[in-house]
Amino acid sequence: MEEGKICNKVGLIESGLMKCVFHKHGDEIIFEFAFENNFISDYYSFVTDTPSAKEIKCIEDTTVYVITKDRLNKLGRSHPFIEGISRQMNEKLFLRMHDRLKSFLLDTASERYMKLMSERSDLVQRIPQYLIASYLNVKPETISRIRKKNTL
Amino acid sequence: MEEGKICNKVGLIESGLMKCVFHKHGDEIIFEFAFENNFISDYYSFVTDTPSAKEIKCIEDTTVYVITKDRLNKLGRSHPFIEGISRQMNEKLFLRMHDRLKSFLLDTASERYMKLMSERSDLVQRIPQYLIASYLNVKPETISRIRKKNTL
DNA sequence: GTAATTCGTTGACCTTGATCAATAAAGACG
DNA sequence: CGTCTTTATTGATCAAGGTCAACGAATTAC
Repeated sequence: MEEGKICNKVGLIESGLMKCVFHKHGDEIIFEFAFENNFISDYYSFVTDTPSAKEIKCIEDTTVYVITKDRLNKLGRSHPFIEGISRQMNEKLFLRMHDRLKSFLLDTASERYMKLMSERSDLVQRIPQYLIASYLNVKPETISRIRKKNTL
Repeated sequence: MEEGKICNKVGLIESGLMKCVFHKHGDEIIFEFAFENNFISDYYSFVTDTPSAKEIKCIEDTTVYVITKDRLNKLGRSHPFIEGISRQMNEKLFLRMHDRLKSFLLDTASERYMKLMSERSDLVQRIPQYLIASYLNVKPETISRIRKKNTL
């Protein structure tokens, strides 16, 4: 998935690890990670039919099953339960965005890192620190310093 | 709506202006504003059935129509179109959270203020500056300085 | 009309995290 | 094994925005 195109697909990751990023002055800012059994898409662009501000790339070798919006809509007509899934999906995404926003509103860099450590240790294990830094919207040096402080 | 209680209602504002806030060390951090024809709720608590981390208060004298979750569910059974509204609502809230998060990930305080000025001038007109500051997660002094720089 | 609040502005100084540069580990690969 | 490349750590310095305090303007209360 490239920046600037309207995202008209959703992927389901069978194996591997992907990232979805914004660009800011040429740096990547991580919007989200996704791995096995996660959906991956620029759902914002998908829903609004506007050009994507994000790019989606692999971090590890990855196998993804992709379905287009068209195909999904057709499926929806013959299998009405898909509407329900879609509602749940919207809800889940809302909750996720909300949590992340809340963390930016209320927590310091250090608190965000600590929470990520305890709540998503799977991610922190698997993903290099400089990507974690980007996800928390801080520089890798800052993560390094936070770690130092909290192991003294 | 008080912090700590599970939010099991949604309000529709007929007239007036409300705010929904987090608390951080005794200060209010504005999560959102809502006015005429807007829904107001701690939808996060509503959906997850967990105690609210927010408080909802009036900024102006306000008239609100309130419906409980129970009542809404019952209505949903007799009027299936409500399921559709609920999906749209989730979607809209996702998009809103996304935009706000994106702004925190990519923009400076000054850029966030400028965007708010151009995109939500209705709010900026109507709401005292110190509340706008809180919504943008900066101090009132900072808004004051941003304004100064941009009128010189 | 004057006092008392409340909100916005300004200045001096401080803190958090960014930037830049150097170095150290840790993997990848011949 | 040693070399090359990528990631992590550390130090020195800088900038954005926060904090604290003073002052003004505007609104409300009496």
